Amino acid sequence: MSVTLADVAARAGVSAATVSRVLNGNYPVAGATRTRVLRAVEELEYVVNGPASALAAATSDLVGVLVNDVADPFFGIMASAVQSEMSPVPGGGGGAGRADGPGKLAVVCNTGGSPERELTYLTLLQRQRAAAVVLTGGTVEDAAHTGALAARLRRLEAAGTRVVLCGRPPMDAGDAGPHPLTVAFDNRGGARRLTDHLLSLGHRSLGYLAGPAARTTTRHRLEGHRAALSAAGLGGDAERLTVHGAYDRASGYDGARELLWREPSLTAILAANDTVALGVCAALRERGLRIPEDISVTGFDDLPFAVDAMPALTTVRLPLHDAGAKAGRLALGREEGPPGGVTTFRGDLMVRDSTGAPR
Amino acid sequence: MSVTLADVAARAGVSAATVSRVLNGNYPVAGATRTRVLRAVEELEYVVNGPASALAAATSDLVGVLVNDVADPFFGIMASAVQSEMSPVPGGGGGAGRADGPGKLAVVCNTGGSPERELTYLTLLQRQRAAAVVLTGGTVEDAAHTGALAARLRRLEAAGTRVVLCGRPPMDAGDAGPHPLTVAFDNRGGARRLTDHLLSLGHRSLGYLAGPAARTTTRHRLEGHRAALSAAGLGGDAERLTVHGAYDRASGYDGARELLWREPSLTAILAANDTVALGVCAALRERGLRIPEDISVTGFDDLPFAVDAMPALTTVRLPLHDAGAKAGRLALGREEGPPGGVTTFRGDLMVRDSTGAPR
DNA sequence: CTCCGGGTAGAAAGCGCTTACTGCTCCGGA
DNA sequence: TCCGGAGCAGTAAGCGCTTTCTACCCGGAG
Repeated sequence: MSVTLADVAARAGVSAATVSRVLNGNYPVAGATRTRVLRAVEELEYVVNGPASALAAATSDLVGVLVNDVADPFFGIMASAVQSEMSPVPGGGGGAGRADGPGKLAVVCNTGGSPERELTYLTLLQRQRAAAVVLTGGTVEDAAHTGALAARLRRLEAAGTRVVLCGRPPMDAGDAGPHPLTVAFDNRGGARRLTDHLLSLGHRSLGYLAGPAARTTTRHRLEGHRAALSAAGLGGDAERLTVHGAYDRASGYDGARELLWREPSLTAILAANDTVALGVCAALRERGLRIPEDISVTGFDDLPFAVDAMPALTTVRLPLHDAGAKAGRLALGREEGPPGGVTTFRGDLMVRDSTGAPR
Repeated sequence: MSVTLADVAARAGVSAATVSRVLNGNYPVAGATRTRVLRAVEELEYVVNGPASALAAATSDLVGVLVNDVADPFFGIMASAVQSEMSPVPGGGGGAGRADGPGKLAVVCNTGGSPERELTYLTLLQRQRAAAVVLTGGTVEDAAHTGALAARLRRLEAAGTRVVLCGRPPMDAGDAGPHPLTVAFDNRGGARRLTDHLLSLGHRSLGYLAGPAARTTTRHRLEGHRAALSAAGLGGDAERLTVHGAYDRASGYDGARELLWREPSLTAILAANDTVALGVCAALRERGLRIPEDISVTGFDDLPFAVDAMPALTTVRLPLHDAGAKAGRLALGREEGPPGGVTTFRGDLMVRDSTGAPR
């Protein structure tokens, strides 16, 4: 059937142990022997049996990346960045045969934002004895789920899997302070800067299209927004001018209509993210409102298409790629987190054409 | 350290074999025993050791999905669709304990469009003894690579891994006709319809912004375009009015400038895909050209943002989700391909606001 | 000339699970 | 009453690899 270590050993005239050692490069093997083995591997087109070696060595080279939605560039970009860190260091140090193997296999798993699927994948990864797991994006704020998740993560770590949180707030769930390996975004600060920008332009009647309630990302952005509003003495109406929806275009479209229905005199609408903002723009255009002359619109994340929207979206740029890469390095243990454990990336305000002074 | 089958067996007062059978549900086990085992599993929080079972059973529940770029929604959508088919059939037939386990683990691997990385991932998947592999998107047309790829795929199949091609032309590389499990897009036909649309609008001077040369997708779309042109007796200038670039926004921007430099009287520009079209629009706007009054623009794929571009993009809709889902089912062997082996999805013309009659 | 130790290679014991194959118990039919 | 065969559960032989421990070979020191 399939070529095994033993076949290679036979062909090279050595023992299986020697072949294994050549392949893993962690034990001295004489040059001539090594060459012979390598040739046999070549000739037989031998490919290691991953499960077998994972079983014997009690480790695997799988790294799981959990995302809420692979089809969303927000996650796609982070996943891609994580993955870009998985190959063995290019210029490698020692110069030994094959420094670090072909690298880890980063696999991205699509949870669809569902806590159950998240747990399911974590189990699947645990049973694969994954080397590390990166959880990206915000999470549902639900006691039951948070508990189950924390428990599962604890078990994963107990089993030697490195767990890193990326773009998700540290979970100080219960016991020992924040999770040690966390890369977070300053959603609160970004949202606050965005609202402040609108306020400084003279807006006084702002609508907010929030993401799904009970998600950390949603809450943090909303808090930043409300903080800015309160500081300007505009907190009173906040509740009424907030509409929750999903992080997608349709929610933006529907939400904008709802907001305008509640308050026709709105001069600005802040969307939960860029995708939502696109929906908002569509609804506004349909209603014959000009952006930003009649009404300003903002996004969040600064996904690649934000600059191409019409008009180009004022938004908050999140360093998605950098965060993902950092998470990847943490996952590989190639880099340590700061003393506190949490690396926070700031979101910078990108002022473009979708915001202007109110009429 | 970690809980094993034997621990569960001991706790339930049965043999390891029985526990295994309960967990896999492929052998009769008395109700009472089953319950006892399940309880023990619960109490011990037992999680199967994937590598061990993969080794023993010579199969694993990993399904690899290779994509050129996770950060690109084109691939994200397909990957997401493939993944959506991986869970065990919801309403399941037999009703046995746990029909099909927690489903397969679809893992997406980012090749970045590089043939080497593609091969590397294939090796990684082969060593994990993946149950199936789905290759998405076009591929490089290079004899050396095609050969290496075909060889590797053949070996994967020999090892029992099911290989399916999605959005990639069937590879009749050499021996036995087209690859049996293929889901393809009619890129040629879509491109032809797009060009015909422009032609029927009265355009006679069309620029084409192609993707990277030597990629199947690029070639097919270009062929469709040229075919329409030739049929209209406009083939002569085609070569000069074609510019190659990457499948990204920057290429669209640069390409549009180049095209306009070569031929200022262009009345339409066809972009290789929607993302490229966005770049084209940006360049055009910058130049003060109105779309579609001064010049028409078209995309390809109909990604979600196409409808939100300004103006909304005329493009060809590719049923990305359906194709991915189909590929997923083929990968699981849950569905058979048609007799010929290749399922082709047609691309429908979506006429929107970015095209109009020339001045 | 013997002895010792560094440098290599081999033997063999598992890693945790699956799965023939074997064995037991209990039933109905002869 | 005895026998055959369901129906379940246990035994044990690996799956292909890693790794500890042991064995060997050789050069140089005593």
